[in-house]
Amino acid sequence: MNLKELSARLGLSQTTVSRALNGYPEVSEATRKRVESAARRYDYRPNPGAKSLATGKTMAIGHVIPVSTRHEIVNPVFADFIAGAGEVYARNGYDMRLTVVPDDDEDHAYREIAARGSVDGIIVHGPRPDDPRVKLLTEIGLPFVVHGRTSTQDETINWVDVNNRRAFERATNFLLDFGHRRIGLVNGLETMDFAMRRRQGYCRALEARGLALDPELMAAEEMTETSGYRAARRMLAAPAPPTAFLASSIISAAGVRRAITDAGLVMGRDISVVIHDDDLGYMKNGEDEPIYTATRSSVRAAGRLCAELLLDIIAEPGQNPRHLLLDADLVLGRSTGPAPGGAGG
Amino acid sequence: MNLKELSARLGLSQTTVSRALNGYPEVSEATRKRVESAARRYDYRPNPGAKSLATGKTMAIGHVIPVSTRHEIVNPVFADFIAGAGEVYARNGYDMRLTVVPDDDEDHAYREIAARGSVDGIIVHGPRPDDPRVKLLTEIGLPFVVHGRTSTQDETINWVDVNNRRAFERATNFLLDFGHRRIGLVNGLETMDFAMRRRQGYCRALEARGLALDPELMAAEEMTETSGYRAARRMLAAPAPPTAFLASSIISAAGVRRAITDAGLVMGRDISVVIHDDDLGYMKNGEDEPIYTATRSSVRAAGRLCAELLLDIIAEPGQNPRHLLLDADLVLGRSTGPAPGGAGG
DNA sequence: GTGAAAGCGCTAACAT
DNA sequence: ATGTTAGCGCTTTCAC
Repeated sequence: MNLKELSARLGLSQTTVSRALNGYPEVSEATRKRVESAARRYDYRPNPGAKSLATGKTMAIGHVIPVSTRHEIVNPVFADFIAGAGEVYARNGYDMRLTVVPDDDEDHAYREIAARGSVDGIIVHGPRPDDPRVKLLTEIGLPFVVHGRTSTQDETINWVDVNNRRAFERATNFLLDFGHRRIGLVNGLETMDFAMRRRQGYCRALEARGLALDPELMAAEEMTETSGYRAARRMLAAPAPPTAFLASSIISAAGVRRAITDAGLVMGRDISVVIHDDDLGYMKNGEDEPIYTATRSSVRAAGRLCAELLLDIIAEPGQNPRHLLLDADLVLGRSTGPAPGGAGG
Repeated sequence: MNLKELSARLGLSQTTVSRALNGYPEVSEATRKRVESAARRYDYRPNPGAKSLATGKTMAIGHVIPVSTRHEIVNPVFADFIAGAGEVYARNGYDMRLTVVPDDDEDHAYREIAARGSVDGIIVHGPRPDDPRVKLLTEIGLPFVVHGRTSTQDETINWVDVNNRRAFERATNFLLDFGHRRIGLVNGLETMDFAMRRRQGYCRALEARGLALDPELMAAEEMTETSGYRAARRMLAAPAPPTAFLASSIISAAGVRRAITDAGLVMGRDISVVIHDDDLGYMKNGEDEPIYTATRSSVRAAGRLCAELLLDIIAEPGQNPRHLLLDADLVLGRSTGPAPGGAGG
């Protein structure tokens, strides 16, 4: 069923029907009611292609998901983020388009998307310090919101981020308060902005207490089980092993746990672990549940916020850049306890 | 840059340029070369809306992601599946459109998508036994491939699935071979087809050895950390606790591990755990890595296969339904070992 | 081998 | 308050 047919059935012009359906004021209420009910009855939906051709708006938002060329790993928090954003799009009649690109030719992907003009805006995932995509998108003039920050260009662009530095500073402080002095940081690649900030938070907490930074206790690798395992194992095998771990992702944490088990240690008794669930900085338990891995609801919230911000920008362009810095919850589970007696190097 | 401008610059008609770009044979090679190079130079991309309007094809595939209304949880394997499918789409000039829907009005979402006609085909995720969506899509006539099976309508539709039953039968057999007699199954909701098959495999293995099925050792709940924790804790607290666990997902396994740690047990020494990473039936370690949680590369492969099958169906409709039953790898890690001496109930 | 013209389904001036 | 008309950018007869 298309406009032509529908309007023929109603004995009206396409124009009137279109206006009635799109909420234009010059249509009489009676006609509008009649049109709306007919549209419902015939299950009429405007053809999106035709609509976008006529209006110049596509009513679609693009998400570019970089996929590692070296590992078969996709950051699982994308799923939650997407869920949050998708909710907002659905509510506002927008479509979500996903483009999966090998992480070595993202640039090309963005150009492609922009040239095709199949979206009204873009969400940028996983920004790196001084990210070239920002320049590219600004040049092109395509509205965008960055999920995370780029360190250097943040004044001029729209972004939503979590206070990663503070989150890790607080987490480190908690462990320090418990008496831990050797805390192993199992971080993601510090070419990623969020990972860099996390290390800064960790270091700042240690430095504030006059503790030396031990490079042996700081790993920065891909957030995979294997990397987490290797890093934790290496640290545990050292002459002065850590009494606590601060893991930067739920995935590498799996490796950390395995290394701990391999070493014959019991978490929460011999050693503490705080897991940061995702790149949004939440460390949260279900309050009444002694589960120490984090919920990921926060990522979903971030997805929603990014999407809302972007739609707002599209609706009202030319505003000043807006920034949302979310504060991360930090709820420790049972696996974080006092430092083992006598241990701690 | 659009067709009109491009053809004007070339001094050719839109027709010729369009033909040249779309590989029609009646264009002279000289012209084609000239057109192609100009298109490249001016970074020309056909407007997808206009193209779809003219051809009736949208060059887009829809994925509907059901999101739990009760839990803030999105199955993280979606990310990997999407990555695999996205690869295929990119290679073939297709777009991927995601629709996130609360899991209580999926039906409506499918109708909506079909009516709007904004996709050429659909991938159905998370099928349930006797899934109504199959009937719906068949009626509508929209090509689709199901990731998983529906138990009852599988003869007539296209699907890609993993042999879940066999995977769990084998996993159970491995544990039985190690001497385990009480194996706790922490399964997902058995209203999902894959979960149902998994239990069947588990039961079949036990029955083949004449072992009684103990309902206390079979949990079937949402695949969340909390559920996994509760189930494992309950089983461990029982008079005759399990000596091994078979967990149906990486998420609920996190809860299982926590329960084990809480009980003062050490995995791989006091108790064995086999984790099934996703709804594709792979239980695999990196061969040289003693990490016992699974890689998820398999899901990505399934995403690729689903997408390829769907594009094939779209290109050549009216074929007989095709079914891909992938065989799951099963590689045990160190956490699965002999039953603890004297234990085993 | 190339071009002119119609039309895909819709919106938006411009009438009336 | 409703209708007429042109046009969004492309493909596709049909003519030459």
